[in-house]
Amino acid sequence: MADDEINLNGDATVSGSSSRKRTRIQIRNEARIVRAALDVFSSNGYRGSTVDQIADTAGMSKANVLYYFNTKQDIYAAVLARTLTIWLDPLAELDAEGDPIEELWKYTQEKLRLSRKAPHASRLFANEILQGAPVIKPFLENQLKSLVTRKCQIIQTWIDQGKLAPVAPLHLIFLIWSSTQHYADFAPQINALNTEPEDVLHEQAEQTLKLMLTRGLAP
Amino acid sequence: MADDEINLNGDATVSGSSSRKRTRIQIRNEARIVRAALDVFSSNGYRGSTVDQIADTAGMSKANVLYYFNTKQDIYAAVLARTLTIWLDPLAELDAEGDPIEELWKYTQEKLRLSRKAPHASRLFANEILQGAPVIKPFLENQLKSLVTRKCQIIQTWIDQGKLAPVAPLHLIFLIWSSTQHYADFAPQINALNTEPEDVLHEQAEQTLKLMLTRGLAP
DNA sequence: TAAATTGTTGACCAAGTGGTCAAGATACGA
DNA sequence: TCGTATCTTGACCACTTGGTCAACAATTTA
Repeated sequence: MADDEINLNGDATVSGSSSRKRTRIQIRNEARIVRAALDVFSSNGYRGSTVDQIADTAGMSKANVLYYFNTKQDIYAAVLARTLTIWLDPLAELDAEGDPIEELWKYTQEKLRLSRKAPHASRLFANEILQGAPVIKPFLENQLKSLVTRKCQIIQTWIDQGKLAPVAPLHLIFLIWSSTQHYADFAPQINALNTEPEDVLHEQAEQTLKLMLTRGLAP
Repeated sequence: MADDEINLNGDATVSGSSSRKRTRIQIRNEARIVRAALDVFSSNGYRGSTVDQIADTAGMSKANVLYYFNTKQDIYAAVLARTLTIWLDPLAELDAEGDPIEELWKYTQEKLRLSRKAPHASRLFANEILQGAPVIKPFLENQLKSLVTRKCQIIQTWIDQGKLAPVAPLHLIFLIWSSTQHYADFAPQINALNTEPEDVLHEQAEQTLKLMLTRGLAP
């Protein structure tokens, strides 16, 4: 909360600065910590998580965790940094040369798959953004913005060519993001309302989204 | 975290149990506290908020806040209880007699309006559900589930009558919820990506959602 | 106006938490 | 095998935070 602006490079700094090459043990333990931290942070948020929890989950002492990452914020930044790539990769795949509706549906499908396969990552971001995105705001304003702007231009071109209904590209992206991530972020609500078995649930989600998207986007 | 299961009746318990009628001062101060708490909880989450912050925002001492609500959890439960109604009212309006697409679009529009007018409420719920809905889970499983089931039946009837595309009703509701609440819950991300003035942004959001919904749902 | 009830707060406490440190254990190159 | 660098941890500290309490102020009631 207090100090914003954490640098997002996922480097762990074992004592001094990042000069020597990483030991085998370092690599193993840093990975352990980051994995544990994703678990803990995604289900409790930043403030709700304690270094002790992370240490327990990672199976080591708190002091040892703080040996690999100097502060709790460092751990948090590292987790975010390592998850960002996974989370945004699919959008980069959107291909201007492909069939518009097919491309957009493929993207949606991939996001839906990720929501199911990596709900932790989704919740980590949801938490971070809900708290005002203190850490990843710079990332959102630079890398993400640049990527999204590029993809919006592609979508706009498709529309101009009459291959797509005249939606606002940015809002189409928002629609895809929200409707897919919802299944990860709001899981407790979904579980409270859903009576179908899990695979049926996701089958229905996919069917409904596909129908709404393909029909909604048809020119 | 630790103890789940807080009762959700929004009663403040000044000292003893809830017997005597509420004083003028009680009503005023409880309202102040709840208003302040909505502010604080919605932007910091439960764990990230302190009673001191709430007291400051409400303009009184911490001890006094704890005089009206015995514990931090009580404040939280009260805020949730008083916000739940506002949040769910619109769905109840969905009218089986009206024109299906028009009814669903009216509902979507109302949710969009709420996201803009009461983003705090939206974020409060998002936070609560992200943390596993420890407090409102019973509510989700009872009142909300019953309401949603009823509305799903209406939508299913519409579909059976050929007035609506064959979507899964529950997932249509999820789509409406997610795509509208997104504008409140993920505001920092949206602001990082959007370049238009605020009213244009919402105009575009509405246009895009309307287009996708009406075309996607047409039989 | 006097008594009783209600409202208000500073001072305080116990528990939890982020982070430090010294001292010992382990791995590793020569 | 020895010496050095790396790894690990219990004990500890400063600070935050939820909650209590006694004492005092304001308000209502008779």
